[in-house]
Amino acid sequence: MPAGSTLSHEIAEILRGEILDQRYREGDRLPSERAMAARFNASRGAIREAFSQLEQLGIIAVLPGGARVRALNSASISVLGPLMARGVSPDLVLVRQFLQTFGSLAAQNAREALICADAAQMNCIREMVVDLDKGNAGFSVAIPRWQRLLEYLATTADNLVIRLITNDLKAQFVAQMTALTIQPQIDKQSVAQALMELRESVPDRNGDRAAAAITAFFDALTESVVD
Amino acid sequence: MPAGSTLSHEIAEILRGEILDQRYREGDRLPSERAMAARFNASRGAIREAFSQLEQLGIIAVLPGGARVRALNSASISVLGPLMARGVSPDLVLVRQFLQTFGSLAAQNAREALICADAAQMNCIREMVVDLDKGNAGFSVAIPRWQRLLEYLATTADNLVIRLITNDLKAQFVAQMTALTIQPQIDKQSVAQALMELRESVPDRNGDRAAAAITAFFDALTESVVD
DNA sequence: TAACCAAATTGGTCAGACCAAAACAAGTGG
DNA sequence: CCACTTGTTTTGGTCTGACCAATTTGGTTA
Repeated sequence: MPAGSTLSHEIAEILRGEILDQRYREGDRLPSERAMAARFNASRGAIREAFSQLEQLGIIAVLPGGARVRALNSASISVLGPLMARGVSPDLVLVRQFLQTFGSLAAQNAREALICADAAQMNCIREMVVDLDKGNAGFSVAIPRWQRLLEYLATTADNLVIRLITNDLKAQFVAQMTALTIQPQIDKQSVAQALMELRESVPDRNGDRAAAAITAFFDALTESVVD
Repeated sequence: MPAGSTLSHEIAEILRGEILDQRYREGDRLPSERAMAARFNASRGAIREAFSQLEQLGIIAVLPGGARVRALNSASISVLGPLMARGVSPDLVLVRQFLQTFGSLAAQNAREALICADAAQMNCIREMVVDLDKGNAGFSVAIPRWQRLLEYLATTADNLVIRLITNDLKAQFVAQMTALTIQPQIDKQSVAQALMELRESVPDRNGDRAAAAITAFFDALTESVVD
């Protein structure tokens, strides 16, 4: 039985897994709340709360007459984590899509950041980019630096839409990252190339070029992880 | 009282509005479930279901001892719609962020679509792009064509992560679009330029260039809407 | 002032009940 | 044999009232 702080969360977790595993087909009617209550040895209230969570996830629609399974395409981002965790190892296709999407949003953050940053922020960005180049550091050192830079760009751009999306993405992804124990062999040449572009684009406030550099970095990262 | 199919949804809607309106500050404890039940003349069960929805929205954390208001930054995308609808007219800053983000994701779709499309799909894309250029059509005719193209690119790219995100974004945005009654005066020159880039990039399967073209289109669209 | 302890409060769950709407089954008419 | 109507059953939505464990709170003591 999956861990979870409360009964209703545990039940929701189990049912979510079963639905994502296609144990119920799209459009199917779920067993009634009363039947579920009997199955889980719980009260109908607990089941209702679990159903409420699944409804918010967008994977079921609960309406008078019965709860029905919705299409995966109409679900919320929050199903991505469980979806990736279905198999023994994260789905590589999904991981690739994940990284690419994340990269696009990070690139957009960079574009906007270079447009709206004030002098102090520009200085800060420049420093962080220079730092990235230092010491020819390994994967475990470079990644946190990139994370800091991306986070700072996000703060500077201050795009709430992207912020909310990446919140959800991170929440879904980091939980699965531990399953990826591999040490990605990242293409250092591509990264160096992207870094150079980034370094040159910052002083010019060339948002488009910086975005392209970020995209290139994520392309390299994606290729290294998916192998 | 806001419309809503069920009592708990109505209550959740009201409380969501109050929280987004900062009637409760971040970290504050919400009134207890029993107090809420008294206020809304409802049972505790209904309140609990409403709280459960707000928790899934990421705007409150309900834990033993009381429910607390969370930071907006940690919320889910689904708050964007209500957030934009707070004032009499949609927040222009938010609309701009919205369009820019949507554009980034569409651009990423285009990039991936041009990589993985088969011959038939490539043909289809090429046709749609050519169609876009036809007839020098007005805003009301051109937009649906763009939508069809973007949708087809999304289908071709088949990126579930982006699909789920744009689902949420659309669900939040289209509800507010009706409030934007203005007929945007789009910069035809920029659009024509973007269109040309797109037309040229498709035969070469130049994903990066196509993405740039899509981005340029959304830049023009954003500027026209925000005025 | 600080640490500590007991009472009040809070969320989590359960049980049983009622209602209106939807689903279902059976019977009816074509 | 099919289509339609009817009546029964099931289902979700809500309410009441209760119990437990954990937290919060406030007063007391060192």
